[in-house]
Amino acid sequence: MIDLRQLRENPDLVRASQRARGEDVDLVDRLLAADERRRSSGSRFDELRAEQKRLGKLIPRAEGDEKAELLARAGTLSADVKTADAERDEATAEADALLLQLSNVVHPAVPVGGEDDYTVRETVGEIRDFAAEGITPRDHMDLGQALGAIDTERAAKVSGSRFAYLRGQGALLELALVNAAIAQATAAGFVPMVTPALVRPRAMEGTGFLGQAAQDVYRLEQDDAYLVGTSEVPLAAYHMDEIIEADQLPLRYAGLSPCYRREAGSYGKDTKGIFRVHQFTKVEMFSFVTPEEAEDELERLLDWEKQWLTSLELPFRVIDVASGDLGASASRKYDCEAWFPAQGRYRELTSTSNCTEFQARRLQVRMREGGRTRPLATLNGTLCAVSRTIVALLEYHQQADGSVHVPQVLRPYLGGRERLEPVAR
RNA sequence: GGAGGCUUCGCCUAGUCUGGUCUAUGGCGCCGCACUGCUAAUGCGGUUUGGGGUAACCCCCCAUCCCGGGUUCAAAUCCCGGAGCCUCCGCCA
Repeated sequence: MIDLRQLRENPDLVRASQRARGEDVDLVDRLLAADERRRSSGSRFDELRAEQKRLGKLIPRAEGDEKAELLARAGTLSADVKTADAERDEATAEADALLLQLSNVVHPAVPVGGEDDYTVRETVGEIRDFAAEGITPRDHMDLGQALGAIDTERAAKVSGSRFAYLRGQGALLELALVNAAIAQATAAGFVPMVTPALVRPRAMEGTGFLGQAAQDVYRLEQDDAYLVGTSEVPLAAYHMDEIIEADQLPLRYAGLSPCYRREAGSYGKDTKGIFRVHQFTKVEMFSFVTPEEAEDELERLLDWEKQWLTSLELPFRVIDVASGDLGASASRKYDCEAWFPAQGRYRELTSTSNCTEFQARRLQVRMREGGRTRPLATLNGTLCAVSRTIVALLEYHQQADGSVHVPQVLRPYLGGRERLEPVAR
């Protein structure tokens, strides 16, 4: 959510941001108009109400004719107060509704454009020369089936498309990734959290997932609740309606939860295997910081993601996501894209966003500093989206003999094994 | 699923039956000042949040007693609806 005062002072900034996102610019003017109506009817209400209050003190003490006269005046005043109150409520409701539709202001350095207009920030690690090793990269389903690790056929029978059973080494690999990710985050000072995966509408609305992203969210009609697509939602809402002392910041949490995504609008995309699924496990980093610290925190979250991917021995690149592909809450977003040899390209494995004060305003998470309260900034970053990371590991670390190399960092959580081996079927 | 209870300005709490003097009581915590040979004790003062007025401060105005609606000149208080939390019973990993 944008701050109305800032919007009044600099509406052009917000207009430019809407334009960069390819979103409604006119919204800004409708919002300003509604806000103006809210302010004028509000001050009229304040004046009438003050007068009504004065009368309220006089009436109990008055007698006879004087009292009757006061009551008559109070009667007409009461009607006027109700009118002004209704006008103010109506204007406020409209302003609030419009405000919720407005996306975060885009950081000026963000490349303008759509999904393909990102800029590459850096490339990390050398890509293995599979050809030189005499390997034609097999895809993760091929490998996963040979390892007895992934079963999507039976998952389709039981749950439908885009679901998977992880079994045997696959199930162990999932647990190893979760453990290793939580270990890294904890060592970095994050508070590990296992979060609810089911949330009330306010948490979903407050994190900005009920805008354009709404079609991708599972809604439980009967319970007026949503399945979260990321633990960013319960983590952001964790401090909802709270005021945090400035000296408590930064607050950093590492959330572990299942993630549910309808993947509407991605028909025909990544249909093979477990690259894109309706349910997966994820370890997510989440930070509450002062607005002044937000940009530096984004760099830190990116560094932790790079550390993680490096420890998994995966080559990757970092992209600065373009304005049209940011999502409602982010002002800036970096994706880490790992190399998927079977696809022959880089694909997103982690993503970190600076949401500035957008979510904090909607969820009313504030900080107190020097006796004043103001919104703080929230940021999130993937540490490990497990299913897709499994895809990356299987594909990138496959060996000529069909086994898969296990990175050092995961071995303690896999009973020390150095390879995943094909199983007899 | 059934029954009952609760929700007041950080936490606890008075007030609700009997509407106005509630500008919401008191305690704890916290902040400031005073005092004492010392970070303790004591005393005094301050301490909800949001919006608006103001360049900003001081200050002033309005709202805010879980939320919404109603009754009334007037609602923390009365009426209706809703939410949340708790306890017990039932069921359950």
